[in-house]
Amino acid sequence: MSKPDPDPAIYFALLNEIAIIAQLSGSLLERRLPKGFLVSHFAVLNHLSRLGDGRTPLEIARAFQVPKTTMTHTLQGLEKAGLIGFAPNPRDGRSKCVMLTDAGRAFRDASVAALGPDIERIARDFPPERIAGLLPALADLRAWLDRDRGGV
Amino acid sequence: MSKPDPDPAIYFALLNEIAIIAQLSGSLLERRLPKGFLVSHFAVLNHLSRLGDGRTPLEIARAFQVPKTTMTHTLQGLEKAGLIGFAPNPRDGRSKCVMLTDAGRAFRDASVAALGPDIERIARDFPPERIAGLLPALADLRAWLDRDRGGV
DNA sequence: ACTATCTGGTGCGATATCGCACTAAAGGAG
DNA sequence: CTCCTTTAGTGCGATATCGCACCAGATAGT
Repeated sequence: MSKPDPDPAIYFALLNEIAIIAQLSGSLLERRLPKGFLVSHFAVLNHLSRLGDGRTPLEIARAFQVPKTTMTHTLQGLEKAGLIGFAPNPRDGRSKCVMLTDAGRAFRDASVAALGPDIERIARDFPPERIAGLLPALADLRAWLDRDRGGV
Repeated sequence: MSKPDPDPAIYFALLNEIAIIAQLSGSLLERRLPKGFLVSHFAVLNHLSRLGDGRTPLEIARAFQVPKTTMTHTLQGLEKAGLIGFAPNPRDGRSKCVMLTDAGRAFRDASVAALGPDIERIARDFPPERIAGLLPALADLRAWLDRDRGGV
């Protein structure tokens, strides 16, 4: 009657390590951003830059698993800074399309570039093969959680 | 003269996956906590429970890489809820020692238990060996970032 | 011992995040 | 078409997080 417990501590430890790494790398990134910008701003710009803009605020909110009011706020900040713009959504009159401006694209690229030296320092101690070995499992786990989540 | 660039994209992708997993598992955890409690509360209780209480607020703040004012606030909430208490620090009159109460310990254990079913669902798709294989590298990375950080 | 400097903790103000409630447009049923 | 339900976005109030300034106790230099 006892085998259903596959040592939950391992899973717990994994998520714990991941949470700490996210925290540390996040504050590292934030230190590289211009004064007044947060990781949340960069994350949106990076998302739009990688996957293409023209998405709606709600789609972006879902992608980051944050409430839509939070996304409204973040997007307002980005718009005020001139890094994004809004276009009407031809498919839905209630909605908008979020568009990257040139400044937004430049901001994102500059932020990535600013992280270059840090990445290099990491790469000095963690060879690419070791990192690449982690990626598939983590991507699977991410996809699993993404599928699993109970709606936000 | 070009080999110093070991494909930074890999590292970037890794941190990106980690950030998403942390976000998703964090909101999963938060849904399991009693109304009004946040991951930050649980994190502190878990920290004290695993590594022992009696630590000072500043030590805890550093462990989580958050400003000390944030930790003051979090600890005030935990104290108001009766989950921790403060004892004078015999080594330093300015400082305090954060002590877990029985309720605090119980709260932490109950939270971990509440995650049990989720862990089991994960375990169904991710065998322990696969998780265990990830841990050493992630622990190394965490330790590296922990050592590297430019003071908060 | 005395003073200067440093350090742990907190109060305060600014901003971020989030839940709730609301508006307006979309979709569906009759 | 009309009514009803659902959905996208936002305003508002509550709480969290954070930077700055301050105080009190600790530490160092003389």
